[in-house]
Amino acid sequence: MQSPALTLDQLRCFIAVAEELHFGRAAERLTMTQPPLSRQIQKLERAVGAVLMERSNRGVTLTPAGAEFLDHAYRVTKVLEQGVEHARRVDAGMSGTIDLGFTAVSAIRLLGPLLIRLAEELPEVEVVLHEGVTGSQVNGIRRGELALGLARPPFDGSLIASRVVAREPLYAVLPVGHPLTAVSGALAPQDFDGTAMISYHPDQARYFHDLTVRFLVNGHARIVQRVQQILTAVLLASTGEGVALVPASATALGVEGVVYKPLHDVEGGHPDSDPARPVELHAIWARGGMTPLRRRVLRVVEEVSAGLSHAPTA
Amino acid sequence: MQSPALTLDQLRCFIAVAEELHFGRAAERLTMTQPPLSRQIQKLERAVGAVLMERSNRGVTLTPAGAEFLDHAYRVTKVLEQGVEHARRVDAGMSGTIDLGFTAVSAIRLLGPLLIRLAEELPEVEVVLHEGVTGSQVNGIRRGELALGLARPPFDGSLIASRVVAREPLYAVLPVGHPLTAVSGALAPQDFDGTAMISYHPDQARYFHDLTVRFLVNGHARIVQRVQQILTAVLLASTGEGVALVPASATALGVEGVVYKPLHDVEGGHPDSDPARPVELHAIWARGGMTPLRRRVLRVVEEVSAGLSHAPTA
DNA sequence: GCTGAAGGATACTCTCGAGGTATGCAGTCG
DNA sequence: CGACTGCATACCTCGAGAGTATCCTTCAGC
Repeated sequence: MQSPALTLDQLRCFIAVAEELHFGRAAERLTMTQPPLSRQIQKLERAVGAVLMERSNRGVTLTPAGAEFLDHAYRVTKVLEQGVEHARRVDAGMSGTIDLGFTAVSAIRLLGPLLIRLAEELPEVEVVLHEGVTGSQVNGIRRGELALGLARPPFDGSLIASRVVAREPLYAVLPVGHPLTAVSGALAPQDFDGTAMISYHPDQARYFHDLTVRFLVNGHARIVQRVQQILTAVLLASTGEGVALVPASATALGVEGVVYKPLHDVEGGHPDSDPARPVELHAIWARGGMTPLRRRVLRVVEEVSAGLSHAPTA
Repeated sequence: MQSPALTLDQLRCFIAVAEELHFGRAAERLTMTQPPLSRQIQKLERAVGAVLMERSNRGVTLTPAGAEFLDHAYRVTKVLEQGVEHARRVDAGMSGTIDLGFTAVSAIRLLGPLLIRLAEELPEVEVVLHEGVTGSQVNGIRRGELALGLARPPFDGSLIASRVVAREPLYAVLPVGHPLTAVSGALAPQDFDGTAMISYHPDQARYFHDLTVRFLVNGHARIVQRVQQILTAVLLASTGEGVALVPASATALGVEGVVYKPLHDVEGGHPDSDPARPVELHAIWARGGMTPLRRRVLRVVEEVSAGLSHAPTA
């Protein structure tokens, strides 16, 4: 088809004339004069290939074809407006999709309130959750598959930017009837001397491995098992396999047959760390990869984080 | 908003670049060169108020906002194409709405097959039915409320154009047990001498009034009642009030307690009339008011009419 | 690490088309 | 029957868009 190309100006002109049913008034509304308006309508009719308006010296009437086309013209302008509006909202980070990484246990306290809050404050943002350990989250971020992660330090600071969003105490998890359950108050490293303990894989669960080692330093605990997941540690403790050190939120896992006991402060963390709440959760993202949407979501993460830190730690 | 106005060209350019992810190839596809294409995209981005594409020397990627906008751009072009297509179809009379007048009894044989045939041949045409006597149909056509009518002559030829679409015999309708039911063969005018007859209102049912008078001319029938509708005549006949002359299709009304008998030819009609089938139904429309849609519908009416005239007349 | 190539952006020119002014022409009303 | 209303046409002007040439940035490969 070699008919002259349609233009949006022609649609705007058509709509104006169709609504005014008068070229002069329509031209006035369009802040132009009547002759070019007439020409635009003629061009439009040639482009469409149908007479859209019946002109008489008494005014203008729409033909049935014109009425049909007017309906579509309205829809075109509507869709276009929506397109501009939506694109702006996405650009401003108020709409869109965000891929959010999290680790299973770390999420217990933060993720629920976060999703609720995101649904409230950024209702047009769709959150896609990706469960994974810190390492896979970092990889996801580097590959661009994740926008934000909720993970444990340390991170490669040259690629990953991070911010602490939760701190919680480290607890000991003991099988019911374990001798240490009789101790009153917080447990010290020396309390575990000779105790069979479940620790963590130094690579796959490096963070809790390091925490456990740091706490037990100078002690004489006996490592009988190395696991990768907090849940595994708690389950093994419940079977009497040994004692494990877990974050306070592990109490929410609801495993039966175990007792949680607080620990003495864990020293030896980084300068900003809180010895009473040594288990940190960080929000992480690609350094230099901030977008408006990520900024907004991160802000909500921090708000939720601030709200939680005032609440009881377990 | 004082942002520069969007144009369809910009959308077309944007779609091409978004699909090719390469300005050079997109320009080639658009049969233009790369620089003006770059400028169009820049203008579009200024108009939308968001960065839609991320340029690098390695090519182009869509931003989330761009992906969102692309979706809407597709919809805009789609709706626009549909608008053109639909307007053309309406203009060609293949789509649209047609207001069709008909009279109750006249429709019995024609209207059903007509609607079926219209649904087959012009599926996009919506038929709006308006029941009314000939007079009101003519008024509706003159006011533009009706496109076509199915009515009885005569019409004002200066305003209304018409074409015969059905002819049928005139029958006598008699109460069961009436003496004339014993007559074998067709009834002649003289057979009704002295018979109590139901005729029609000379204004409101002029056509059947005239037919009845023409048939009974030179006879000595006794008019005991004047009605406006065929159905009324048949019902009065069934109560023994008298004998009426009705179109053959009245047999399809299904009134109990009556007998239909054929009549001798009715002479004295217009030159084209068929004395054996003197009851005519005409399609009527505004003289000079032919549109493609009306032409198409009228053609279907004539096809259906031709199909029926080969079928049994009752 | 330097050089070349790829690819988008920019500068400048030209042309076509959109808009403005003046006027024509047809139908309607007093 | 003339004047008015209202859309169409003629002609002119100017700006937006397209083309050509060139620049700038980045990445690849030696």
